[in-house]
Amino acid sequence: MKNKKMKIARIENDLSQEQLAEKVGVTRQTILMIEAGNYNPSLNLCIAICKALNKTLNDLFWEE
Amino acid sequence: MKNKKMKIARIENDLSQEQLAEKVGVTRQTILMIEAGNYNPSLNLCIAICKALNKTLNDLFWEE
DNA sequence: TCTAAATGTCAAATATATATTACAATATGT
DNA sequence: ACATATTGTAATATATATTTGACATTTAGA
Repeated sequence: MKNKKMKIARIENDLSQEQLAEKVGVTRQTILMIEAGNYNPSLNLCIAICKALNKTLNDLFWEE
Repeated sequence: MKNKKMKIARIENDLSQEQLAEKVGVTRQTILMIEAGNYNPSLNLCIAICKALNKTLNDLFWEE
């Protein structure tokens, strides 16, 4: 399933996928696929994304 | 750094590394290395571990 | 002390996350 | 309508998570 929370948080921070990718140290495709879903990122990457977007793991990656 | 929170949660749930591994669908070594640290598990695995231990991502994998 | 369960360490093989590159599609402003 | 930024799609290559198996060490109970 798509990760809408992450996309929203990214837009809240006024970042394009490419800008977020650069900030986090990965490629744009990696960010793209995480937002698109059907992807299984590593914990370290999730944490880096959270910090770049001023969120926590639960905010962006925890369901229910 | 070691993941002490996960080890404690596992013991609280009266599970050996092997039992947790089986419950989560991975090998004992994977659990062992996550607890030992210097490891970068996938998000899906982290979520599965959290659910098996009745915790959230922030509980077990978020620092600060 | 003895035994078994649980934990730890190591090397090699396999599966999969991530990078790379290029191009298509959609949005946004002029 | 045009130009540009942004997002999406796809194929292949590389890095690394996870498996497998075998053995060493520690722990706890009888």
